[in-house]
Formats: sequence, structure tokens, C-alpha cells
Amino acid sequence: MTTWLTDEERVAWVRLAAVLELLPGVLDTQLRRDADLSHFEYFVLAMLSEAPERTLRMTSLAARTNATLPRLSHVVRRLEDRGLVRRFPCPQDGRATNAQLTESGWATVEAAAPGHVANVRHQVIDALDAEQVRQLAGITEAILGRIDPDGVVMAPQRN
Amino acid sequence: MTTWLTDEERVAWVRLAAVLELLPGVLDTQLRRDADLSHFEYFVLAMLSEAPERTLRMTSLAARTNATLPRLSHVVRRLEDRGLVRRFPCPQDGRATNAQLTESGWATVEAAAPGHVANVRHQVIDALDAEQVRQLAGITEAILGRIDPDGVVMAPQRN
DNA sequence: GCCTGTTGGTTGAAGCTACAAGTAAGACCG
DNA sequence: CGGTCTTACTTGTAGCTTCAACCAACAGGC
Repeated sequence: MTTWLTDEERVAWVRLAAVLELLPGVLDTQLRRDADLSHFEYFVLAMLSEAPERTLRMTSLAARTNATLPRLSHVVRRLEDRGLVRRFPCPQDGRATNAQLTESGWATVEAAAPGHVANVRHQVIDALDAEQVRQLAGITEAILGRIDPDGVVMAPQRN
Repeated sequence: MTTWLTDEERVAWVRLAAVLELLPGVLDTQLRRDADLSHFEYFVLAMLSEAPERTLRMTSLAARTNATLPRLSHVVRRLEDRGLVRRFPCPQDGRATNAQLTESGWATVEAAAPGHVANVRHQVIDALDAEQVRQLAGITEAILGRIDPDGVVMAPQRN
């Protein structure tokens, strides 16, 4: 037996689905235009820029960016070809690879960040009042509790 | 000058970004497994199933599904290859193409819908209380006001 | 030291989306 | 009518993601 959605639930879902469909494109377009990066590439560089030594192991980087390992491997290879990232084997574990932000990569993130933040603010945050921002944090936390039960994304990052 | 995000804003944004990254995959996986459809393909079939005569012009269908025309053209061709949709030139306008759901396509949507709705309910709606569902409708409405100013998605569909 | 299994990562092929270009029909105008 | 513009699609190509192998390095038992 199927429990259908009530009118209120349906409205909320249809709109959320529309946001899911449209927002990534809006974010990608600005970053692609201003920094020649996809949102995911930007996020990879941003995670590296916040890490100690600007270095992370591929597995750890994949966890923080919600990526599969193959996806990350392809993306980092392309970023490496562009000179934004450097890869080298991990001294402690011969299986592991470290990815490190280069000077050029750091400069790229620094240059891209203000525009990206301004875009997020303009498209999302400024559309909401302070109360809604708090509500959004609660709602997304609840949803992530379902779709990311291990808390890979939200967990206090170790390593 | 850049206005950075406050802590509350940053938390809300990071979580929303995570939902944006993870939720589409969760929805796709279930539909792919149970009905061999992507979420977008399912949505195309669903829009057709609700239209009069189960028929829509490509342009109208593209608007309802938030797709570019090239993307829709490719997807409908694949659905046509699978016998779920039929295309024929519009009698009123020689430039236009009508897409119509076949019997097989209708059966496919009917079969897929309950599982999909159950998945949406399980992953999203049931994670929230009634108050949060209302809040989510308001929040997504506000965001769509920014990223979809023409209301293409939300407008009462004409035609 | 081997064997087995696990972990960490890379690679190649397949499929989907976006962008750019092209086609064809309608609309407007003299 | 002829010319030009717009609309409605389709098609081809490039780039990214996914999936399925694959390989190398570690770890534990014997």
C-alpha cells in the first residue's frame, strides 16, 4: 500500500525538486564563467586550501567532497594537468596518494572565492530571512540524517 | 568588497550544498533499480501522463521539466527507442513536434510511481515534521524566486 | 616466507548533458 | 511573391560521471 503525499507535502517536494534541478546549474555557470571551474572542482580546491599543508589523501578528500574515488581521481588528474594540484605517494602508506594544492591552485581559489560566495548569498541566502536560514539548517540536517546516515559529510572531519 | 557568510548562514549553506550533491543520486538509484529510468526520464513520462491526450509539444514539455530543448530531444529519442513515447509532427504547426505517451509508457509510469513516491517520503518528507514541511515550501519558494525568476517551473502550466 | 583478503587508487568504456551549428517551417513586410 | 527574422527542433561533438575491471600495497594467519 502506498501512502500518497498531502497537498502541502507535494508543494514542498515539487519546489525542492525544482531547486535541485536548477540551483547546481546556476552555481556552475558563475564559476565556469569567472574562474573556469565547475562547482565540484572549486569545492575540491577549497577543501585542500583548508587542510594542513594544503594536502589531503585522496580517500579523505573524496569523503569531504562527497565524491566516489573514480570521480575524484579523474577530476584531480585534470586539475593536475592544469597545474592547480600536485599528487605524490603517501610516505606512511604506499597504497595511498596525497593531493596537494599548488601555489597556482591556491591563487585560483583565492580569486574565485569572493565571487562564488557573493553568488551563493545573492541566489540563496539573501532570498531568505534570518528565521528561514535557521529553519533551512534544521531541515537540511534532518534530510542528511536520512540520505547520509554515516554523516560522512557532516561529521567533524578527522585526518 | 565581499560580504562573507555568518556562521549560521554557512552551516545552512554547507548542508544545502550536501543535499544538492547527494539527493539526486539517491532518487536516481531507486528509479534506476526498480524501473530502469533516470529521475529525469521518469519526470518526463510523468508530465506526459498528466497532460490531455497524454500528449505535449516538445517546447512545453521542456518547460515543465526544466530541460533545454537539445537535452529533451535526446531523452525523448531514447524513450521512443524503448517504445515508451511516440513522436509525430504537430498538425497545427509544421515546425512543432508532439510527444505522446504510449500504452507501454503509461504502464511504466504507473508501475514506477508508488516506489518513487515512497522513496521521496522516506528520504525527505518523513525526515521532517509538519512545521518543517511548511517551512520548506516557503524557503524553496523564496529561492526559486531568485533562480527561476520567470517562474517557468512554478507557473500554472498553460497549454 | 606464503596465502588470502582488504584497502587505496587508477584506468577504460559507456552513457548523459551542454553547447554549437544546422534545418525547416511559420511570420512579417514591402 | 521574395526576403528576412524568428521559432521549434535535431544532430554532432566534447566533457564529465559512473561502472566495472584492474593493480599494487598492506595485514593477518599459518
